[in-house]
Amino acid sequence: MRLEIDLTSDVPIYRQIRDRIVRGAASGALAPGERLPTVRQLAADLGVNPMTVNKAYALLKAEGIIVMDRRRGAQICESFAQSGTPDDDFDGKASLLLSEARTKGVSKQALLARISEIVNTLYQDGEGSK
Amino acid sequence: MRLEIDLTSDVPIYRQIRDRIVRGAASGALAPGERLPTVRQLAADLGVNPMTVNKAYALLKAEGIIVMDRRRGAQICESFAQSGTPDDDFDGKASLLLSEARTKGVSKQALLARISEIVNTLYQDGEGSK
DNA sequence: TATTTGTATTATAATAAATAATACAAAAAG
DNA sequence: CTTTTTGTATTATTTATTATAATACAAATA
Repeated sequence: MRLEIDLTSDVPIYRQIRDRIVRGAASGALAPGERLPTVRQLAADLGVNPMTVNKAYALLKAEGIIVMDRRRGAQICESFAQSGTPDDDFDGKASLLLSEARTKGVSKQALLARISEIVNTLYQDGEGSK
Repeated sequence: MRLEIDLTSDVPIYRQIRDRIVRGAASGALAPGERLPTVRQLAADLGVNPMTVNKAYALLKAEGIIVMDRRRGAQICESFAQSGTPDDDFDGKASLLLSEARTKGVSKQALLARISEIVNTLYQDGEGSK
């Protein structure tokens, strides 16, 4: 997967990197076990400071999305824990996001339909394979 | 509805105020047409600067969630537009949130079930009435 | 033995965000 | 008309965030 960033965006660079990898890992665009560029290499590719990339990687590591091994380098976790239910943080963010949608006039059906679309795209292949 | 804030939270005060009103408006806890405290009054109640409250109100006004009238004061919009489908901003936020959930091991079923719960709670009464 | 890895440390500059103090015109209330 | 209250524009101040940089160092690789 090609990692790109938008330097004109108001979203911090480290957050763009982190978000792209989260999306990639969830969708399967980044396969479990897949190698990521080294901190220094990705920094060179993007033309940013290594510590900016390191910040993104450290975040992902803390979130349990990547593992870092000095031998194997950084890579996507082999499998996501089968933890099951969403946590409180998810509930809070989801309910706020859905509330915002409702105040913008999105109907219940339209909301559920769109969510289903996104979820189906995300989970279209097995349990995180490919 | 009682507006409360958490001064120890790392969420900015103006955002706490804004978020609570969004949730209230979406759930019906704040009825369409319901009066909100004046900027100065809410500021006094919460013990914060009036401009902090103003920032929250200005946001809500720009989002079309409240209307401000010097005569009637601030109040929740009478009805939400029947705009229909979610916008791109929603799609982006939703897909990132759902991606994060998946990388934490939330199953497809659990995800859809929780979303349904939240949406059902939000839309339990009519089209924005009461 | 060199080199490359992640990463810790420290520093600095730039920008953004949050809150506050003040002022003022519009409207309401008396 | 006068006084008070309204939202809000302006300005300032403080704090937090962001990005970058310069080193350094131990672990591992080649």
